[in-house]
Amino acid sequence: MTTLTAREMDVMSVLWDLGSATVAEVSDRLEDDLAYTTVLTVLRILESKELVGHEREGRAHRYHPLLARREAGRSALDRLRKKVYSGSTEMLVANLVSDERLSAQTIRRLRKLLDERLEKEERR
Amino acid sequence: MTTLTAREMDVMSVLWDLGSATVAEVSDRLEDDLAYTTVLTVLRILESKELVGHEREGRAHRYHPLLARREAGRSALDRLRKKVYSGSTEMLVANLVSDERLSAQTIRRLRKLLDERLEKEERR
DNA sequence: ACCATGCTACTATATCATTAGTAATTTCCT
DNA sequence: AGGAAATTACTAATGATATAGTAGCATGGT
Repeated sequence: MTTLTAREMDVMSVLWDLGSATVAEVSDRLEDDLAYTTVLTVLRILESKELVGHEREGRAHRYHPLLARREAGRSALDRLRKKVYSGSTEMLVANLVSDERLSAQTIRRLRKLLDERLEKEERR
Repeated sequence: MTTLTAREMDVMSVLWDLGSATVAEVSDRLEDDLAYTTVLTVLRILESKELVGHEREGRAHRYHPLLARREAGRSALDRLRKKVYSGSTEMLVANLVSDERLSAQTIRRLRKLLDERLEKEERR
């Protein structure tokens, strides 16, 4: 199971969005203004956990995620469902869609996702 | 913003499920077999963060959550959406419902939730 | 009323997370 | 080629987390 700390999550987030990145690129994208070496340290920790890898690029290292977004998300959602929502996906989704900021359009798209999933289920 | 550590989450989870609990009760429900005093310490940390409160009950203390499940969930879901899914609720839900273990029945119930939310939207 | 037991208060410690400095290296540019 | 600037490697300090022990107190039962 994969548990990322807050800062590790920030860094992985950048890597997922960019596909891969150098220390400087990650540093640029982070909201907090961290020392260059701090970002590097986090990347090294992630590498020691085998959640990212790197290859040389010029004089720098280019880091890329080894842990996929989907995996990290699934793992975090599972934990959330279990710990916060007593294992109930429905409670989780109810909480999610009770968010006032969601537009009708978004909700319709979510419903479509469920419809598609349902079709797939019935085709078996 | 509320960020719970893994262990704090375990403890809050028990309090949410039971409504309130003594140290012994929390301890009983935790998967890991922690020392009584360890659980107490976590509760005190939570109290120092004003996430739980307590009142006397006989010679023991009864702890109750001050942070609601909904709030904790919302906060965690927001973080997840932002960091893992680039801010996309759809990507989050897509990942959630791609879970093979979800039954058709559950999916239908989730869809119903969305329909209800949509109606509420249209009534405005 | 007493005392055993369960509970809290206080203290301690190891580990992990977070942050960053310094020195050494490397490469790109002129 | 030579040097400036950027980058990594190594080290470290601080603070938070996680765990638990010991002592002392209070209450519930007999």
